[in-house]
Amino acid sequence: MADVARLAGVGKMTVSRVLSGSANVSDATADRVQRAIRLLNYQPNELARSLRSLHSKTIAVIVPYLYDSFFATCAHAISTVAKQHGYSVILTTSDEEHETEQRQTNLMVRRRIDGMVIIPAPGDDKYLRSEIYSRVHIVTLDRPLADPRFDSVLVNNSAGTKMAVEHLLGHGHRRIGFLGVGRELYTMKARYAGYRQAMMRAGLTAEPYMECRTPEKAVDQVRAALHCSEPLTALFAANNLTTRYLLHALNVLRVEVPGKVATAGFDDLDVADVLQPTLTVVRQPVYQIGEAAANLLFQRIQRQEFPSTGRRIVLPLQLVVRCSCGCRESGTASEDGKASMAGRDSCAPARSMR
Amino acid sequence: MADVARLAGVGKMTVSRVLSGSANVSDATADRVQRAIRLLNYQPNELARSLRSLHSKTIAVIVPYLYDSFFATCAHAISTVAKQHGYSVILTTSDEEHETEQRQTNLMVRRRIDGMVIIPAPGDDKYLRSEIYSRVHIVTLDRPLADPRFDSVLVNNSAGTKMAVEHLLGHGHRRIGFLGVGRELYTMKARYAGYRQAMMRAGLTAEPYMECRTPEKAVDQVRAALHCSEPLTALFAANNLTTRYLLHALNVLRVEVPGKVATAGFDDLDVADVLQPTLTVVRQPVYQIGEAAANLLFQRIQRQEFPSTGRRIVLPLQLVVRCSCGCRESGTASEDGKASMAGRDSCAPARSMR
DNA sequence: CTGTTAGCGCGTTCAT
DNA sequence: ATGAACGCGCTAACAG
Repeated sequence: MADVARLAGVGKMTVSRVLSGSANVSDATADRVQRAIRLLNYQPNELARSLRSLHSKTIAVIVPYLYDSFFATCAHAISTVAKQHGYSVILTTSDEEHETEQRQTNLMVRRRIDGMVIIPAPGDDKYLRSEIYSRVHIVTLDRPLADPRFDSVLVNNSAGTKMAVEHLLGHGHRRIGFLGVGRELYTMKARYAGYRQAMMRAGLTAEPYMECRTPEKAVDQVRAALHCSEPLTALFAANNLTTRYLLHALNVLRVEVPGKVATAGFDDLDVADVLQPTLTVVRQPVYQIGEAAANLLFQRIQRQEFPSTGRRIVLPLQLVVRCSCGCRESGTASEDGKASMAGRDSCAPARSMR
Repeated sequence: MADVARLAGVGKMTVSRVLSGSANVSDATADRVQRAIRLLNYQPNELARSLRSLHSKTIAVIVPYLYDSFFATCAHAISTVAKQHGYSVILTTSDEEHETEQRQTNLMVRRRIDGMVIIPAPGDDKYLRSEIYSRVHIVTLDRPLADPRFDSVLVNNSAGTKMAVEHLLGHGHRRIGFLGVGRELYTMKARYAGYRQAMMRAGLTAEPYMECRTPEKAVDQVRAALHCSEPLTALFAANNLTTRYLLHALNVLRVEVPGKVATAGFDDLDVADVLQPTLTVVRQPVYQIGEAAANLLFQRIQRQEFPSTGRRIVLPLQLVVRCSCGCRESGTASEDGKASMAGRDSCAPARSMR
């Protein structure tokens, strides 16, 4: 910057003024400065700006994994909103490990980020009570924090699951299983709770949680559930990963769907409508969840709000009824959305992104 | 930091020394400093450190989209390697727009990132010749740059496609179509070239490029290709997106696979082995591609190398023969990998991640 | 072993 | 309308 000032024959301050366009600078000198900037390929140092201004125009995003399409789509949405606000995103993955999350949030604070969007890994979040975080805007996604100060964007996991399980019950199923992965996860607990409620309300006993951390585990679980004296007749998969494992297991075991067992699941797959049979699922508005979280964050940043009670946004779910539940014989990829908790939506896989 | 120094009764410099562990500090004073740090919850300002040290311990990652599993997995790999090196990642999406990419790379330079991993959007990359970028380490992924100074990690797209098309030819198909999305993309061009080569080598004429930007376009293309005097008997889909669109189209049109048409595609889907029929695909080592790119970048950063000719790593592809090509009757999800250009790999969807 | 001085690049404050 | 001085928080270089 000093070079630019020298070349333009002005003081550094004038250069700064030209860049920010703030104060009054005569057109003549402004031109000279602009030319000097071009000539020297001058690039303002954002690090120095941030140091001076005490805000970095950067937010942090922490998600468990990036190869899960749910998390990736959320991250994409947040990134898009951030770009619109002229902010950069520092993205890290926690790998679902509390330790890593803690270490990374700490690093982000030291980098003086203006705010954070987190999908919290399971574990005690009391570390966020440290005054270190008292000046950082935090919004969570998909899972809430115990600390009520922070905003969060969620869906009604138990109601969504209940809706799907009740649909299976409507088909006459009485022995319905629940496949999940990672009981410690908030979403898994909430969805299992919804499943239990639906079963109990129907006067039935809920089956024990079927833990399916790997494709192999899923095969074992499904085999055991079907090759017994009182086999299950329907299965609910608690998220996209579980759904894939379930499909794998049913394929390996050559189980006919929905003939032998009916299925439904949480999370839509982008190929759900071309599978045989097409999958009945509870669909989350994935992109909108990320978008809403980012919007909440930027509201807090702009207004510099640090409320003692954060906002909580609950977005609607949609039951997409296809064929795996037993509703129809063979599925085509055409229009097949049906009951929904709110709103309507296209079924085309590419459209659901935005 | 001044507060810490005051509380510990020492100078700021001593605090700095304790933090970096560099010079000699007596245990007694070091203890006092440590205690003061804890007491005040002191968090070093990385912005100031970066400003001073001229390196930010941050790299930029620019990908087209995050909701494409290929890009997301690459990003995850890079992020993981960066974490191991104690680096942070600023991630942005270009949305496949050259303008956006340019603007973002520029912003990253102003943020004084130490290096960049880019999946370049189509467009002229001569802007990178500006001396602005002469001190930034750059590695590309999936697609090369015209500028030879930068490292890149690629796969042999044409050879991989040739391998798959030749497999279809081996099944006796003579009229094979090629479905792609975005002809301007490097990978699409290379894969179409491989397809043409395979066809020409077999003494056949290559079909025109079937552009499938949307599911609807794919339906139109496939319909036209099958409902004509000389219908195609096999189709090759150029990437994961195209594959999904193709599946959609075949489903809508109720085309039997591989009976009516056989198919193969570039990119493995994580549900490819549970689809009916299971999909024959050319699989990329996605995670390894991202990992390799990150490793290249950190090598350059550590050695401060700015070679006039960058390194180029080409990773092996694997033809995973399943059933959509016509190889077997009905597919199970068990072991079904087969021919490969190099190495072997498990077929389990979860495993292929790492 | 420890403190002082200086400067990384910028923007705010005050003076001209 | 423009410039000079100061400080954001930190560390390299030199004192002592």
